[in-house]
Amino acid sequence: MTLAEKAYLSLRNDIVRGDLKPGGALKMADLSARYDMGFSPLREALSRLQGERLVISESLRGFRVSELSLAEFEDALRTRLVIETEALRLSLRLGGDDWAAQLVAATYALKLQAERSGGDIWELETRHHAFHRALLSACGSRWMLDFFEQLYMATDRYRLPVLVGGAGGGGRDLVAEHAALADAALARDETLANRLLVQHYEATAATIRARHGA
Amino acid sequence: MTLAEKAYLSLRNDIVRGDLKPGGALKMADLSARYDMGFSPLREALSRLQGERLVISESLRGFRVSELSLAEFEDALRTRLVIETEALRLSLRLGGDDWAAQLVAATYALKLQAERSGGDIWELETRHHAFHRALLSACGSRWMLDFFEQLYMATDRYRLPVLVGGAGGGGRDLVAEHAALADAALARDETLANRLLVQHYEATAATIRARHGA
DNA sequence: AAACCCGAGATTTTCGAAAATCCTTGTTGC
DNA sequence: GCAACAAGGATTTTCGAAAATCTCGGGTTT
Repeated sequence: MTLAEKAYLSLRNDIVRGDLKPGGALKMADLSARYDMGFSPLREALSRLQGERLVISESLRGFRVSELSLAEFEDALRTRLVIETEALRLSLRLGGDDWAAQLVAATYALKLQAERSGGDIWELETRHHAFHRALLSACGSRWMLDFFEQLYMATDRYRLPVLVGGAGGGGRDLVAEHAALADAALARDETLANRLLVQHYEATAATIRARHGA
Repeated sequence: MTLAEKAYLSLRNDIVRGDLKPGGALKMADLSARYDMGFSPLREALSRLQGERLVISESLRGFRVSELSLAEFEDALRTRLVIETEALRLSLRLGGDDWAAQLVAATYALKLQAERSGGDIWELETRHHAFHRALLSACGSRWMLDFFEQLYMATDRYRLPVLVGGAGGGGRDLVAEHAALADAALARDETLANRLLVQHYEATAATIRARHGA
């Protein structure tokens, strides 16, 4: 793996996790020291992240971590719903045994991690991401999957602080929600699966809104 | 504007127009000579274009213009339809007088250019792009607009050779199609506008499919 | 004859300094 | 006192060479 790729993954990770604060300036000298590499791979990574809206740059004034705002969150979430709705529908139609088995596995792994008291929050997050990816993975559209990944990262920046702060948020049972969604998907019940997905999003949106107001 | 931005725009333009051939290797030395700049801004631009799927890179083997394939085209087009369907619906609900006026202007400019015999094909293409952008511009979602732009470029790579080769393709009346779509949009007829959009896509897909088979 | 290895040349990737630009601060002129 | 301006420092952006890696062909071995 090239340094440029490492820079991309490291920066992306640090931004999504909030280690690099929204609005904060990303000075080349600092980054060079932090990640122990020259300017070239860093610039390359930053300009890629700009395309994913995780950083912004003003000409000749360098890069900054992009700001968080409720409006931006709502936009990303509803766009994600548009994409996921269609991708889910396609997955239910096209998914074979491998897809079903992977979905069962992802659901189970998510449950295990969620029920492990004192478990790592980042590990849980990885499982959550994997679940949603598994759900859509059979849609057969690389564009939709790519967009899903981008939007997932964009919305995750808002959800992670909530996760780190309090528990699940608003008395939700994350495991039950996802298990129900998986069951509907495995039963190929498009209508139910879609309704559960929408509810899942509504609940997430409500949690973030509440947090943002507080 | 920085050199990196110029490199991005130039490369993107040259790839979409087909001046840089699909599958062709993009050697740094060649690009450096062609665009008269060093490696840094070029690499930055290429890695951005990789995110938009216009180029691909293998580690330590440089960049290539991404290949064209019918499957890839169909995927991009149907994803575009998912995004545009929703963005169109939102635009019809949210669009004010400015949006309506801009749409009328874009429709008229498209018509003028299309009817100018012997007109520049690239100018026509710019107007076509502007029309579709105007149609969706009031949707209020930056994510959807961004995705639309990406997908438009991805699909345009397939449509442009057809435009350059023969005329409109398959006896279609492009002007009438777009005018009808604009009328439905201005009348806020969501159902009709959506149907026309779907038809527009079907026709485009049919043209490309025929061309690809031939 | 086929497979393998080695080295020269070609190419990508990275670095660090140079050039260009921006920001701050102190000074001048009104 | 205050605005305009200029010098100096900080920072970004770009370049070109160095380092790292890959590719291709010839020669050797089995």
